[in-house]
Amino acid sequence: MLSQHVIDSLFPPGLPGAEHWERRYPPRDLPEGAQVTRFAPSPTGYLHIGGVYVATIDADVARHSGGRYLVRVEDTDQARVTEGAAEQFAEAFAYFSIVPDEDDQTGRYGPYHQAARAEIYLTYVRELLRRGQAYPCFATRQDLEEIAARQRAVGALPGYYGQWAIWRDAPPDQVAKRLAIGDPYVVRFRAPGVARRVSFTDAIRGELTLDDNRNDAVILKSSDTEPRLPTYHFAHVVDDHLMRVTLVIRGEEWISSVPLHLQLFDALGFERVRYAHIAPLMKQDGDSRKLAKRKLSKRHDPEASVTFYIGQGYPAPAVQYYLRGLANARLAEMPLAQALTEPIRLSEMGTAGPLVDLVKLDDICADYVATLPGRQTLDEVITWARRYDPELAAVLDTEQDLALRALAIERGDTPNPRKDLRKWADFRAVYGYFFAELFTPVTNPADPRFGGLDPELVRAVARGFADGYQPPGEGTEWFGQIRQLAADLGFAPSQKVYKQDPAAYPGSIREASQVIRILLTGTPRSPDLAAVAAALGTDEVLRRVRALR
RNA sequence: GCCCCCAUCGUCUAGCGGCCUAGGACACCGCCCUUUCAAGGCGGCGGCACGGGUUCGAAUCCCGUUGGGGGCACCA
Repeated sequence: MLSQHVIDSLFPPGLPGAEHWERRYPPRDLPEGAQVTRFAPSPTGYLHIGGVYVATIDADVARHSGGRYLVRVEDTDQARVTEGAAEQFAEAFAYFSIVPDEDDQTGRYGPYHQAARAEIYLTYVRELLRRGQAYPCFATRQDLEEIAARQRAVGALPGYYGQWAIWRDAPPDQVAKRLAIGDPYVVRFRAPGVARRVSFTDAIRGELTLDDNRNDAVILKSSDTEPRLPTYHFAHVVDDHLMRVTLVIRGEEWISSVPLHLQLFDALGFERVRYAHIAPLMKQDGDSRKLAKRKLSKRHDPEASVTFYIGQGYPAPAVQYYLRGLANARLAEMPLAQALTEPIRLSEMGTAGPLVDLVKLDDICADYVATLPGRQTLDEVITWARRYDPELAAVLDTEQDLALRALAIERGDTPNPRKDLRKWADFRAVYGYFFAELFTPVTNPADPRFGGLDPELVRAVARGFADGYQPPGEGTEWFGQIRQLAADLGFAPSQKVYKQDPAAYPGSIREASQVIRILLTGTPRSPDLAAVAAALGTDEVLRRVRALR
């Protein structure tokens, strides 16, 4: 074994011992059953919606158990750290109501960035080295590749273990010599390798049994890197112990690392944490003939990133509701307000990865927005537009009354409110035509939006409508003028009549009124035309109808 | 190559040995309502991956097959 002197010379002289950190981060004073959870994202400048999903569960479990939920940024891979990632996190956490209960300013268990905890890890690496439970390894990348190649050739299991672990039992004087020269080295954990199989209880999946870890995993990265940081495995164990985390909720890709983590907890003399491994959010791939699920990927799926949801202005409560319903089907059956406050139960979580269904999300969003008062909807749209559609924001700022009137149509006191707004980015397409500044008149009678109706007929409808125009008012039946006009031009008075003898008519009242709708709104979908005309005013109505050439 | 996880309508799922002729939601289709667009109402389409067991009885338990996902990094 390496001498104490050699080991200690590898570390800063004033490096504290383990007792120091234990005192600095005392066990938390929390009620019985309280869970301390943590969300641990990498600051790669890309927060995955799956991260929001996991964090939502973390936050919920902690809050409902009277515990704490914290976020620890896993920036031990300095090469992947991206500028602006912290801002993205902050924005997403605020947007989706998953702001951590403690951070660098308010928490006693920080720092909450691993790069700032380098000294802590060093203490525990030295600890393991002193006890012979870890050792320096000088194997280069090339050495490792050669080992792997030979393992493949012989059919041996890949990894750094047993006879393949060339530095595991190297003579101390040889190690000391390499150290003295200043050769770069990593520190590896000496896998105990007694049990063949290990079991543990996962809070979601129940008892899981797998092969015990036999690899001498790297716990401290190369001595030629600065700052000198640990790998995920080691940081996880040290941090979650010192932060007094009780329940680690993470993606299922970590299941196979649990044996290693358990060994590390034991080697360091730490109490083990409980684990809950979550199935990842999936994406449907391929066409309808050959369906396949795959993990939502940042490269191919825009909806994998939180910036997509925020940028499109998906209402946060609706997204939260959807995510919570994915976690616990029980919550998807409840009304939104209730589902947001009822607890997520780990034991009820599915173990297969759910597909993210944006169509379903749209439906939830439409239902949600329909319940909002017009004033609130407008405020949300304006807030969103200030950042993502400044032109719209400017218009809405000066035309608030008109916007409110537009939003009130068929939405106010109705038992069945219009469900045409799903996300704030929809506003321009769905309500933009109410604002003259945002509306482009339709001038071409052969425009495809008229559905292929004879251009001459389109002209006739427009001209007839404009010439005899009666603004909506008390006691007048506004739509009557369209009906009359349609009849004069030979349109069938109803769909039924039209269907009985399609050849006899150019179309029904439906096609005729659709011409007016397109002229007034530019879209085939709009609320009741009389209400639209009332909001627009006579001058604007005539301007739009007469724009047709 | 080795190990692990998973498997009910297209999708999310209910189901945890008899309440299942498998229930709901989204999507899709049809009808109704409607002088126009939506919304809404009603109805339809559609599933236990396959093969063996266990049992009086299996979507539910066991084994195998197939399929999908993940791990075996100085990435997390």
